[in-house]
Amino acid sequence: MKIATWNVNSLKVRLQHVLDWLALNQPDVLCLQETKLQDENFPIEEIAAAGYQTIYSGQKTYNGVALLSKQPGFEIVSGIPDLDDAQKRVLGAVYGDVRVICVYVPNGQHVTSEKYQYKLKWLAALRDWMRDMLAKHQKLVLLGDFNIAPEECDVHDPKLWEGQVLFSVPEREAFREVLELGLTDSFRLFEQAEKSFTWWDYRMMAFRRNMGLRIDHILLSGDLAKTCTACVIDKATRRLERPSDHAPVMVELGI
DNA sequence: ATGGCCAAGATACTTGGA
Repeated sequence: MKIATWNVNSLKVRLQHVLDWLALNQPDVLCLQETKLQDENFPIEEIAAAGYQTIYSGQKTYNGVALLSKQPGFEIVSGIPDLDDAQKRVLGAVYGDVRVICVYVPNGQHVTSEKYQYKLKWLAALRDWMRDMLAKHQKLVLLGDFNIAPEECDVHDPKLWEGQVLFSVPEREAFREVLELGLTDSFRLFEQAEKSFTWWDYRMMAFRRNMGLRIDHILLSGDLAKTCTACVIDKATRRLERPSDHAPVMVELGI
């Protein structure tokens, strides 16, 4: 089973990239963030023609998450149950016996902003919810754009990013608390190239200079981590014409 | 030279992203 995540930064602009990527990589489930589409505008037909079913939760202009899959998903959940949040950032479904939860964690904007406080509150609610979900599901995948680089090796220049949003200590601590529930960062199960990132700023020729961050993650419950055979970042998408600023990440599970 | 972005919605700029 192959499960992937990709922040597409507008599915309208990136639809062809997604269709091409599905054809090439054949994931069983692809989780998207920042679709930026209202539900009535979701391109169901184009994705169906590529052999994928869709579950989506969108809004105008901002946010929006979707699940594309070869087989149908069940037990659909939208949003964190105990969090009053109008922003469409969470979507989950069960595929086979695997509980999949796709998240688009708030960016936070700046550590002094209200949006940063919202991010921390959001992450605490996610942690509490995941504690319940892990008790119910042996096989659980929590994946998406976390907007957090967990460790120094996940940042091109840790000194430059010290204390900044996406790398500040409280965010990294919140991420660690989620891991401590019993989740594993699949990327670190394997030997990886140094300076492996999933996001590069559109400015400053950041991709060419590999000035990136690893902020998109696939976290696995213990039962799934044992079966995981690979976790890869597909940097090739960042070289396409009009690329998303994020690259996809995909795990292969031996189930 | 160490930097010059991108998407959406409303207009020739603002907001948000990361």
